[in-house]
Amino acid sequence: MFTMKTLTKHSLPYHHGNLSRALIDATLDLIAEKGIKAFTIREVAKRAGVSHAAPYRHFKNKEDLLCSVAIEGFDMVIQDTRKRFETCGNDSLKRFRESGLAYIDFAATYPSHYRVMFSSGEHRMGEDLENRSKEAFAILYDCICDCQNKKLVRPCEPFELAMAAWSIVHGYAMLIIDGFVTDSSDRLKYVITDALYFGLRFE
Amino acid sequence: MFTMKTLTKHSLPYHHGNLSRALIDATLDLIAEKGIKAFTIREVAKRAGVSHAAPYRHFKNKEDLLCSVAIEGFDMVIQDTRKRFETCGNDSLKRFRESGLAYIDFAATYPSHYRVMFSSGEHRMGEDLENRSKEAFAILYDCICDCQNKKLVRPCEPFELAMAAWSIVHGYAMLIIDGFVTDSSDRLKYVITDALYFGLRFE
DNA sequence: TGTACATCAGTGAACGCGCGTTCACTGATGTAC
DNA sequence: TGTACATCAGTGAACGCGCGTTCACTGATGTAC
Repeated sequence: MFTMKTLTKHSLPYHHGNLSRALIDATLDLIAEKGIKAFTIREVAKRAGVSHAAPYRHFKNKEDLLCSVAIEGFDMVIQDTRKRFETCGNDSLKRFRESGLAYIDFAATYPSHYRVMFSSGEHRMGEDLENRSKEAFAILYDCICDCQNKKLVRPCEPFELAMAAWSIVHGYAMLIIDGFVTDSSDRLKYVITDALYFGLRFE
Repeated sequence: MFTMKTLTKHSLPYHHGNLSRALIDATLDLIAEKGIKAFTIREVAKRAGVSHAAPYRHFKNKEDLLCSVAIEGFDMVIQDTRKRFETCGNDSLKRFRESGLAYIDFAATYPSHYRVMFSSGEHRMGEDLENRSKEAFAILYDCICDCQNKKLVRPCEPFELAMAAWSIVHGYAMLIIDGFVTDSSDRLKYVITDALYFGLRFE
C-alpha cells in the first residue's frame, strides 16, 4: 500500500520521480477514507505533496485520473483471474468457481478500485476502459461456455447465464464495499459461490 | 410521473401547494437524466419552479432531501413485496421468487430511487432510513426461514443464504441501473430468479 | 360579512467556500559538443 | 570535464463558477372576533 512520504517543503524534489503513481495511490487512499464524493484534484495533490496544478502534467483532467484508476482495476482483476486459472488445469468447474472468487476477493481487497470501476456516470467510458470491461466479462462468458460444453452447467443462453453469474458476484462485491457485509470471515463468499454453482449447474 | 407545470413567473402561486412532493419528483427526474452527481438543491428548485432558498422550508438540507427519497424508495419496495405476497397464499416458494422479482422490478421501474437508496456515503443513514433498510432485509430473511422449515431451501445459516439471495438481486439491479443490462425483454430476470432458486433450494 | 392579525411559505440578495483549470514562470535534469 | 541549451515537471497566482446555506423581507392565507 501507498505510504505518504513525509517531506518538508524544502526537501521536496523538484522532479517527483513517480508522481502519476503517487497521485493514483493518493486517490485510492482518499476514496477509501472519505468516499468517492470527496475525491478532488486538489486534495489528491495535497496528499501527494505537490501543488494542485501538478497533476495536470500527468492527467488531462479529473476524469482522466479516475479513468486510469478504473483501467488499473480491471487489469488487476483480469490478471489475477488468469493466474488462478493456471492452477486449475482442465477443471472447468474449478475455473468457474475461481473466476467468482477472484472477483469477490478483488472487491474486498481493493474496494477503492472497485468503486471507481463501477461508479457509473463519474467518468465517461473511454475506449481503453470499455475494452477492459469487455475483456473481464468475456473471461466469465468463455468459462460458462466451456462448462456447458462439458455438461457441467445447464444449457441456456450463455450470455444470460453469464449475466446471472456476474449479478451475484457483483452484488456481493457491492454489498461488501458499501459496508453491508460486516462478517469478517471468509465463509460467506463460499456460500455465495456455492449458490452461484448450484444455481447454474447442469441438472 | 412528475410533469413540470409550465408556469410563467407571474402565474407562480405564492404557496405552491405541494412543494415537498414536487422537489422529490424533480430530484428523481434530475438523477434519472444526469446522474446523482448532478443533484443540487439549486437545480432541483429550478426544476420545481421555485427559488433556490425555497427547499429549505421543507428539508433541513441537501442530505435530508436525499434521505426522504431513499425512505420513500424502501417504503415502495416493501409495500409492493407485501402486496405480491398476498397473491401467494401459503406457497412459500412462490413468495421467495416474488420477493426477488419485486426487488428487480422496483430497480428497473424506479432507478433513481434505487440509486439514492444505495448511494452509500451520499447521505448518512438516519434512524428512519436504517429501519426501512432492515425491514426490507427482514422480509427476505423470513421468507428463507419459512422455506427452510418446509424443506424447500437447503439447511444453511439463513442469514448467509439471505445475503446470497440479496447479492444476486442487488447485483442485477445495479447492473440494470448502471446500464450494463441492455436487454429490454423480461427474460433475463427470470434467468436470475431461477438461478436464485436453483442456487438455494433443498437438495 | 368585514377587519385585524398571526402564521406560513415563498423571494432574492448576499455570504464564503472550494473547486477545476489555465498560465506564465522557474529551476532541475539530460544531452550535444 | 565543462558548458550551453532544450526539455521537462514542478510552482503559485489567478480566473470564473456554482454550490449550500442564511437572512431579512413580503405577500398570501386562515382565523378570531
